[in-house]
Amino acid sequence: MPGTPEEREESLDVIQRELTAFARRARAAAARLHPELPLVSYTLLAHIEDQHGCRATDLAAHYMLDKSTVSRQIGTLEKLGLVERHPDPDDHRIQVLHPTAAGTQALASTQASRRMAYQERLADWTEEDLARFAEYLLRYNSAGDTATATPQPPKA
Amino acid sequence: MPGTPEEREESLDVIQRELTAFARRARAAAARLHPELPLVSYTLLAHIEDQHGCRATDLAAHYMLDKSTVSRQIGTLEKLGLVERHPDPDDHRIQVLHPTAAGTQALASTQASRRMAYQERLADWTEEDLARFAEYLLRYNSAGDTATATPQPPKA
DNA sequence: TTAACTCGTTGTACTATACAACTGAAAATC
DNA sequence: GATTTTCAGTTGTATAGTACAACGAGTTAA
Repeated sequence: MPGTPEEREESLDVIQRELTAFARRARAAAARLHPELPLVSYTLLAHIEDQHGCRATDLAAHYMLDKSTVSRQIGTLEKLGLVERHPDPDDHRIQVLHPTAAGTQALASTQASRRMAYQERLADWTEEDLARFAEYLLRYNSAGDTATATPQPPKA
Repeated sequence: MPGTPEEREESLDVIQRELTAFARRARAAAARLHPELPLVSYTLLAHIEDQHGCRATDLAAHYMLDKSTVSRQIGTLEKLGLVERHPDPDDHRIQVLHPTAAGTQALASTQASRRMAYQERLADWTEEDLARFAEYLLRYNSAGDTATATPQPPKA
């Protein structure tokens, strides 16, 4: 059904506008959802777990952050007892990061409350729509990886 | 095809993860896209134009920001000569905000570069997928409006 | 005419961030 | 094998963005 260039433009504008609006609200929403765990740290911690351990540099690349930023975030997480650093025996420059037990647990509980919020918000979506939306987001984000950021091994 | 609760869960998790990843990258991406216009200010300016003038309070509600934050952002925009404040004749508490000519122009040029970036990024999507993605985002965001933020007249 | 509320500003503090300069370790080059 | 280059991470410094609290001025309700 769709096909004219105008419709394409229109869709692009909507996508741009809505993604921006989402991004702008995300911080506040996240702060409400889990005030206990510093927002950014949470994200990094999640990625560390997702990867079953990774380096600070990987985090920086994945989230387009400066290494100094990551360094400080990791420092915070460590102070909170949520991550551990294990020096790589083969390369002493590298610190392999892992969630501690407390980190894993904090993540789980946060994840649970997030999941609930999303469930509620998307309650009246059909499975088909959810699946498609998820697929679109994956596609959108992975396009960004190759286009703008440091090349990155496909996320798992 | 989809239908099991497990698939639904899975989709929700993907949506959650990918939206979060997007939000975390958005700042950096926006900074690259238009370093000249302070990121947040840009967003507010865009909303002001979209609404054909609005109050600071409206902006705060729409983006879930504190009024002090908005106040300072508007101050910045004013210093840059991109917005004007017109006191409402009927209610002296209210300042109606409008983009200046320079503001409109800055917005247009920024919008153009953003549109280009999106075009490139989504170049290989079909019109149909774009339309559906746009629709999903709209639906997702509008759900958020009613669920989490101050009630808000449907955005235009 | 007070009291309560609304819109916006200012003081203060904190988080997240970048950039640049640096340290220590590994790899590459000679 | 010594020197240079590159890589991983930290620390100093500066800045944006944000919230919360206290306030000022205007409006509405008692």
